Amino acid sequence: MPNLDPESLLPLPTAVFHVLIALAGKDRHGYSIMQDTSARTGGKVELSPGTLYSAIRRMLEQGLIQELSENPEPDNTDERRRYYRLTRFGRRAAEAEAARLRSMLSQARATGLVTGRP
Amino acid sequence: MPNLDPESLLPLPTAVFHVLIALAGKDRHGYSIMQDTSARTGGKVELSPGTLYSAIRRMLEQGLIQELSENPEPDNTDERRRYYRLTRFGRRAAEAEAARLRSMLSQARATGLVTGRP
DNA sequence: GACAACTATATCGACACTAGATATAGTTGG
DNA sequence: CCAACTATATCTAGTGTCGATATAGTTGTC
Repeated sequence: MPNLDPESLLPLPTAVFHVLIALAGKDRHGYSIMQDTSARTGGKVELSPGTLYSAIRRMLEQGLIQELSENPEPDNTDERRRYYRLTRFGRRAAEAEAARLRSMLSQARATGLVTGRP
Repeated sequence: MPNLDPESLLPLPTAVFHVLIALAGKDRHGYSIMQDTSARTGGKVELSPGTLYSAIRRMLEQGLIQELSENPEPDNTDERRRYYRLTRFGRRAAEAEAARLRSMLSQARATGLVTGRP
């Protein structure tokens, strides 16, 4: 029952975009999303539990991600883990957000506010 | 008395980045910032008064912008207008935010979350 | 095998950001 | 004259983020 228009969710909260990036390559559980985000950003972005789990709850409600009913890593037996997967709608929302970010950068360059490549 | 480290202000709120873009080319008063933002984004971003004026207040406190003591457009006599100018610190903060946005886009591309150019 | 550190999820309160409504008042155009 | 527009400002409600706290299972090490 996801929202049909990704545009209506823009701008995506920073934490939400980081979760989408973390889930793009593979299905992950919450703690793995935290670790991946920290590693990917060289420690610059550390999602706190409050930020992460409230973002996950909202993203499930909005249909950006779904919770898996089965453990995709059967060799790991930690029953506490809850795995999440990106939905097609989540991917569309990420594309829309990326377009918005590109547009912001393009405008910042056009006015001479910032230098550098596209 | 501005904060010395622009990094500590990141991520900049969306409204703040739009105000910085609007002030990059020329000094403007609040209402002009609203109009410029609306025109630049093709009507996609409409800063509401609540958003704009609370952003301006914060940006003054943080030293991202300063209020001009003189009217830079002497041919216009509207005494209600209050003009603002980008500070060097504001420009540095914009550069830092732009770098952050580029990094987010780069990561989104690297994972295959989104397609398209840098 | 005791203990610390780490893994993992979850909730709470405080604070920050945004939108929309409301207020006030000067300016412009028909 | 009146409406629409210009211009700034405040308030409330809803959302997003952080840090603290809680709970509990797992791993490593001495």
